[in-house]
Amino acid sequence: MNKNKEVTGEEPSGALMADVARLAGVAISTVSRALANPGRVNEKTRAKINAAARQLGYTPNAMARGLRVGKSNIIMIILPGSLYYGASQIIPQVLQSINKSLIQGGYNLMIANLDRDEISERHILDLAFGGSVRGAIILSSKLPEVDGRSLANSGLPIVSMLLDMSDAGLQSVITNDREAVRDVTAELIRLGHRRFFYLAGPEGNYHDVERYAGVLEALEAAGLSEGSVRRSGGHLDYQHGFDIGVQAADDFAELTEKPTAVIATSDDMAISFVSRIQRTGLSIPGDVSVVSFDGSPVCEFCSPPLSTIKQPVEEMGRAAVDLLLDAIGQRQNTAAVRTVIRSSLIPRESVAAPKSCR
Amino acid sequence: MNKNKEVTGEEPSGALMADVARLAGVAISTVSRALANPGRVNEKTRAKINAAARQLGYTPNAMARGLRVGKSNIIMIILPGSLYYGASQIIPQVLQSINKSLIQGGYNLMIANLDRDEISERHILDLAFGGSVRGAIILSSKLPEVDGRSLANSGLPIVSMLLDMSDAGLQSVITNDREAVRDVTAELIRLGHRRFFYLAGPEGNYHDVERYAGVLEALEAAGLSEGSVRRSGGHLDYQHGFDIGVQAADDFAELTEKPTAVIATSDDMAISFVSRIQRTGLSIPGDVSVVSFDGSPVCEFCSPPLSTIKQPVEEMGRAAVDLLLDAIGQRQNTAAVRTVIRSSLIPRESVAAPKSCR
DNA sequence: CGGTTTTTGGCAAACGTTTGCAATAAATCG
DNA sequence: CGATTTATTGCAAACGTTTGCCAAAAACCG
Repeated sequence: MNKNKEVTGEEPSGALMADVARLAGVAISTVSRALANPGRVNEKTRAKINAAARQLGYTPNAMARGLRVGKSNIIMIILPGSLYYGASQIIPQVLQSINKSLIQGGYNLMIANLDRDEISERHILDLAFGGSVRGAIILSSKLPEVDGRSLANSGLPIVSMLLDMSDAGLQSVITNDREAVRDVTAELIRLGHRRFFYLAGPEGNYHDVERYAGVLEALEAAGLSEGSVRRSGGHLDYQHGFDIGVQAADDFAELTEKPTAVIATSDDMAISFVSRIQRTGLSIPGDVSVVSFDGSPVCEFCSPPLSTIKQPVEEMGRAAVDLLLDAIGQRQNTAAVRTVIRSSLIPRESVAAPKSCR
Repeated sequence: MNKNKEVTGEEPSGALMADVARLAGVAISTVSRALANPGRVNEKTRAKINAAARQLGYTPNAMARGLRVGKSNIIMIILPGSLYYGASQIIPQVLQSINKSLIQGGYNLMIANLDRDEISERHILDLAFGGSVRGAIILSSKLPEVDGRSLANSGLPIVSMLLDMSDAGLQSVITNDREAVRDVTAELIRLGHRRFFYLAGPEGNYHDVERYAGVLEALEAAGLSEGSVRRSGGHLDYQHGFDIGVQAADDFAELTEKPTAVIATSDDMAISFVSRIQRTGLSIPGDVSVVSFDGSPVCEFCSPPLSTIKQPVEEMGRAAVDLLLDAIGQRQNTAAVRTVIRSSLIPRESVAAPKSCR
């Protein structure tokens, strides 16, 4: 220890590598090697050192290490905004899955932002350029960029999740939104539905584009015109799913020729939509079938239980971390590519054949 | 830059303080002072330095700074386990609120764990003793502790949230669970309810103890016996709220003399309970009134909309961060104390007077 | 204008690791 | 048994900041 500590004994801050070295009667560098490098030091001295370290309760200083080796073991996650939606747990689930994988790999997860205002952007870039983080997982289509600095040229390995950003040169782990919606729409058509109501996410959003495209593909395949589907919403973010559903119910009420099937692009929308629509005396699935996206557990306990397309968040998280860790490990960056993990429909009582077919 | 960079120009890693100093024609130390210390350097040189820094896109290296000053700007949050429950968003909301406050204070949030197994414990302690973090917010009653090291004597400022740990010497930010439940129970009694059904969290859990005590207090105050309430559950964690509710519905079905009011200790429990109970032909609130805890937004869209006690997560998060930052700022640790923030009931259609009173 | 205070800026030593290089000891070989 | 290799350890220089201390310059004062 350094002089003053001897005097006062004040600092409760842990033992240093130097202390371990002294106790074990070896040089500081030997301790370093013993603790990290396997095989580089004699087994007997290693044992001595380990004993000393344990005795002192030694914990290596992460910042000193990070500074020396020029890299941290922190991965940051860049969120599209809020952490939570109405009832859907997509983002928390992603976080959980990512964090689990990261910890196994010896990394730590840091939340970079919970907003996309300028102060957050700056914050993210400080993290990236300040050497604090080793890589990033991004859940947003907008790469942080403010006065000259952009995450794109930070040199950090970045993996995109949920959104396909392979165009921007990012490894992307996504689910087959379009296909999943196409299939479910096809199934609705098979049941006899001909008029659809689509609850949209924010206009232009990747998910919305993909999912709506899925609907259209199914219609086309069945020889139905694009006019068979009415869109509602499009101006609010997914975070406001409940509001979208409520608004959509109003829109729905005004339609003269009611659609018989509703495709909601998030469970939140479906939940509030159903709630409102039931209040007007319509029954699900008697009058209207409803299917939505996300696979929130709560859907099972709605009345009626809601059919929903479950996003494979768990697997996506794992895959994203794997890709990121690969990128960190290797020097060369592999060509940007999409990893697609399949969503799966959880069929429940909210969908049935339309009345006309029964 | 150092020699090799000149040659290859390879490293995309950012400019150093030395580079800024050179460009501005001053010493490194002046740059440091200009960027951090206000007033310690002439306004003109400061301007020059700022210009140089901006031009180079300079971002200070956080680890070097942290090493030198002996402290990081990272706060870790220790979770009780999973990040998400069924439909309740308590933990994500807490996270969001905390992170927001932290960022405003110039700190970063790191998720320390998503589990409480040994590897996670060790991980948490490594963070604490490795100088990586500056403080901790804990959402669990169990302080991490493994082979000799304990978070308790890490010297880190720690604030507990949701759980009262003032006994253990921790500043605690909590809500008035007991009082809130007492009040709502009293209100149910006032409406005429005399037989209650209580859906419990894990036996011995702080929240469960408090909330159940609240029920009993209200009963006693009304001169009702402890036998007026039946407990269900008690062996599962809040994370399995849906399962608890389902199980409770089974229990309920077997009761000969049905309670007329149900007090669930989480929204998840209430949601699945209601779903199942309705399936047996009972109506809410006709046959049974239901009130729960958490204030999940989704409750508004259940059928019927659920009365729920809203936890003031937002305020609690702010308060916790304030306390933590205070503790970091000051040298002396203030006496452990509880900060109580009031929950508030959101009354909805799931509670009414019992049939006998109408 | 000489002397005293106040600003301002530079030097160099930390902070706690890792790691290239060199030195020593031990082992192997011809 | 001397020479060469190999295993083990130590020395000291990094990593990029901050900051105590000192010197130079500027400002102020009588």
